[in-house]
Amino acid sequence: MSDKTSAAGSQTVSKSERAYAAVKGRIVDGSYSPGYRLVLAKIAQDLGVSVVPVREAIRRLEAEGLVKFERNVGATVFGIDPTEYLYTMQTLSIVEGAATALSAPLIGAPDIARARAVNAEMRECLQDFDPDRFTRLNETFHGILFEHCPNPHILDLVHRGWNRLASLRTSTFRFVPRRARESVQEHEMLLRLIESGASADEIEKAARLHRSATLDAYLAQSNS
Amino acid sequence: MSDKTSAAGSQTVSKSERAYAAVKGRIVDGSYSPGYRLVLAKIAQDLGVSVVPVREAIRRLEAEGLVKFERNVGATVFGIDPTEYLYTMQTLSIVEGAATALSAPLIGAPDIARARAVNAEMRECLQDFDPDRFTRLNETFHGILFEHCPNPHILDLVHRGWNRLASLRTSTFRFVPRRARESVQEHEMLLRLIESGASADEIEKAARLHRSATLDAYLAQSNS
DNA sequence: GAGATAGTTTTCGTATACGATATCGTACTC
DNA sequence: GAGTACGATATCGTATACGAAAACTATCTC
Repeated sequence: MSDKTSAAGSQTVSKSERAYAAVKGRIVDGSYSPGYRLVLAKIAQDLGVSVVPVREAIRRLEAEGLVKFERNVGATVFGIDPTEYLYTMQTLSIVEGAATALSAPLIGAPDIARARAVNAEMRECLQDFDPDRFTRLNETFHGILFEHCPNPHILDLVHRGWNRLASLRTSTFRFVPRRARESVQEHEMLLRLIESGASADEIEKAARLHRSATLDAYLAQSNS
Repeated sequence: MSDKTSAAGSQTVSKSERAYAAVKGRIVDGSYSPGYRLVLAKIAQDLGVSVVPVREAIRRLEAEGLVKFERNVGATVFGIDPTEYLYTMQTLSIVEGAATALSAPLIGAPDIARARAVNAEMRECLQDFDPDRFTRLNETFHGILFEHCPNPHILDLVHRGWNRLASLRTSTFRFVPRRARESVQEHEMLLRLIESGASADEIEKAARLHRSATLDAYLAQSNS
């Protein structure tokens, strides 16, 4: 423990914070998959800290909905069953739609160009389809659209939604590759709407539908 | 400490949980007003527990946005300045609108009747205007409309929004009593929309506008 | 052989202790 | 008299320790 603070001159963030970031990171990147049992002592040991900061980190993740906590039993990574997926996507469709609409007036030509470039990459990605890469690009694309949202609360909700989805590795596009092609087209339509200065309502509706359609594609697939 | 578990046969919930409920309760009911400094040791003493469970509780409240936490400085009740109020109301208008729309098809005649009764009370409340009572009734009214929302995530977001508003005691209606009268009328219109089986889109828009209008009234007031 | 029970192990929940950090007050200097 | 440096105090951050609950295992009985 003493070696930690030697070179860089003492830690700049608390261990609790580090534990939070570490666990969250591993959930989002898939090292801890849904249902994974988060044993406090083990995590503490891995990070070289005591259990107390780890507990605090877990509590925060619990409040964010990434972790399920059961008294005297322990914490597990929140499993996303199909129902949860539905709820999360629906919620995301609403908050992301709103965020995108609020963000739209603040999106400049450079942003549009960047988004279009990302979408072009996605289009290329369609042959030799790589779901993971496609999903990452998709996140980047939408990030450009909603990141200017001036309301930090809404933005936070969008990020939390995306995190929840990230924690389940199984991108929709892996299941429903057909949807990827439509998605790219809808992206272009979204960009044109924004460019043309469409009303907030139109943009919100389009963004929401775009996500709902992905959800519907998933549902149609899983029911067949 | 040992006397606690004597009669009722051991605590049914953890101290951490109790601390969470206690602190949250005091924030929402106004005992701890915005900016209030939450000193861990003092709270722990008040509740008859050690600081560890209190810290966990505070962490959860932090993740919920009710508490602001600063490293090596401490926790304070999240102050809601006008900007925060705006953000919170805007977010609530979006998620509550969605929740109400999703809830609408599940609202039965008894619910409608109950809501109408509450609204009648609100109407009576208009003379001898009591802002606090009016605000409580208002919460009950909207609760009836959105509580059937089948998506628990969205419902949770709505509750969090209301909690945030509760933490600032100053109801809008105290500042803008004029708005109360309009509000009652809009409630009736909302009920008719739901009764008539209007489309989800219509209901969502109406519910959202209802809240936005309250926000606008507040803004108009504070700028004059 | 199947089910129940007692014992063992793991893991959690909380208290206490102590070092670290920020804040506040006081004295000292220019 | 104003500003700065130093010290005291309050409060936080984390480690360790120990009791309690749950989960697992092995044995015993029918």
